[in-house]
Amino acid sequence: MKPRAASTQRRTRIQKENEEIILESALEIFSTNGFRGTTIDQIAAAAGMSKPNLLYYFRRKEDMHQALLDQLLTNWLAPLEEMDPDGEPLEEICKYIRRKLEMAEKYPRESRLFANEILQGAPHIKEQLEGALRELVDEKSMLIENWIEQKKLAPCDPRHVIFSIWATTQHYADFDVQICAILAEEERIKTRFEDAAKMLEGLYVNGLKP
Amino acid sequence: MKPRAASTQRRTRIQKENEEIILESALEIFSTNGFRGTTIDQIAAAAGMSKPNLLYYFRRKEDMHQALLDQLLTNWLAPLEEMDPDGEPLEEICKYIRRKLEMAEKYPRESRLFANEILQGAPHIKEQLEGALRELVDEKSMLIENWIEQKKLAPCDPRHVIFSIWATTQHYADFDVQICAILAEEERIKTRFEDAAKMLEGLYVNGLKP
DNA sequence: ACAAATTTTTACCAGTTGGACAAATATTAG
DNA sequence: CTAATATTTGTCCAACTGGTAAAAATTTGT
Repeated sequence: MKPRAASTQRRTRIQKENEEIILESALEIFSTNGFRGTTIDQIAAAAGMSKPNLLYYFRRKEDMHQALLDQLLTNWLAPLEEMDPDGEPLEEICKYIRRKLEMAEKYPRESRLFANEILQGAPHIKEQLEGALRELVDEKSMLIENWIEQKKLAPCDPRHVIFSIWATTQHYADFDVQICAILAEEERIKTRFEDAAKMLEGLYVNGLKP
Repeated sequence: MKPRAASTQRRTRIQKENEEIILESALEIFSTNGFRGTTIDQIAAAAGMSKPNLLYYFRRKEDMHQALLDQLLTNWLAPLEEMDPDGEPLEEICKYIRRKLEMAEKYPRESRLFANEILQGAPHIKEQLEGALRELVDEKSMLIENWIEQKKLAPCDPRHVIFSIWATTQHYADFDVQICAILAEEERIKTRFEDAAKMLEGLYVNGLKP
């Protein structure tokens, strides 16, 4: 009988194990080669199984891709959601930067998968961007505007501040090759995430101080 | 006789015209679909010629891609090169941000082509990154460090400052879909580059003020 | 242990794609 | 106008790729 990949109920031990292995491998390949750039064979090889066997779990290449993106978006929103209305504004922004930078360091493949999807015009997640993501950004933008009105932050366009934090932090995952090419020296490369955190916190604390 | 695509000498009128048309079309398709995601047929169609005809000018798909990347890198370095050692530090940084933002607005396809290449690990331009780009960044980093020593700028890691400017400005080209999905309202979308410029200049001027 | 269900393998296919080749056509130099 | 050269087209193909079908092997529930 055919398994239904997306359903949570009625999943065998083997099914759970293999789906996990497959998604892990798919993430690895998709994130470095893009959707069209990866072949099912590559994923199957990385997962240590034959192509038809893999297709037994995910009947189409796109199913794996979609599963990864769905999984991703939940984690992607989390750090911004955690921004606390009752916290100290500058502190909250620093925390957000730190969390995002940590994610770039720990989950660079997820970041690159996302970047690839957006670069191609976000065909698979446009609705979520215009839905959940937009609403969250709207909410947090209002929060930031309140902070500005309370003179706890310098006047600034909240949405673009959020964009700039996304850009600077994800850059360390998406453009890692370039960054390492430029830093060149071992020591600098080793400490690049610390160095980035320090620089960015300094920039935003001074830049947004009321 | 076969034409040599890369050579500048001995190029016919038709050759020049068609190579230009082809590269223009190739940029359009490559930048939205990625290298593996685009077919020669697509480029040929966009260029209004048959596939064999296109292959007469660029014998391999990769030749077009490489030609575009080579062309790109020159323009890519220009804005940073223009950073003037004799200018006012904060003003020079603002100017650099403005120039990069203008490029993101005017040449989003080039930016996306570059982003795609880096995301895939920069297989075709790694040497240039480690060569010309690194040297330029080293040079300008020393300049910024001098400015810091002269107390004309707040202490900061120059290389990471440069990275952050790349990230924030290119973000408006590479992640445009996401940005438009979030801004949502016509007016906000229309003014997104101005708004970004204002926000970023504020951030960097305050953030790097000594 | 045994039947039923699940998982894996083997063999296969049709569509796409990068690219080769030679014939046909157009352009240019003399 | 003609020969040489440059350009374009039509035809073809081998490799790759996403995906199918059914048999074989394995696991599981009882």
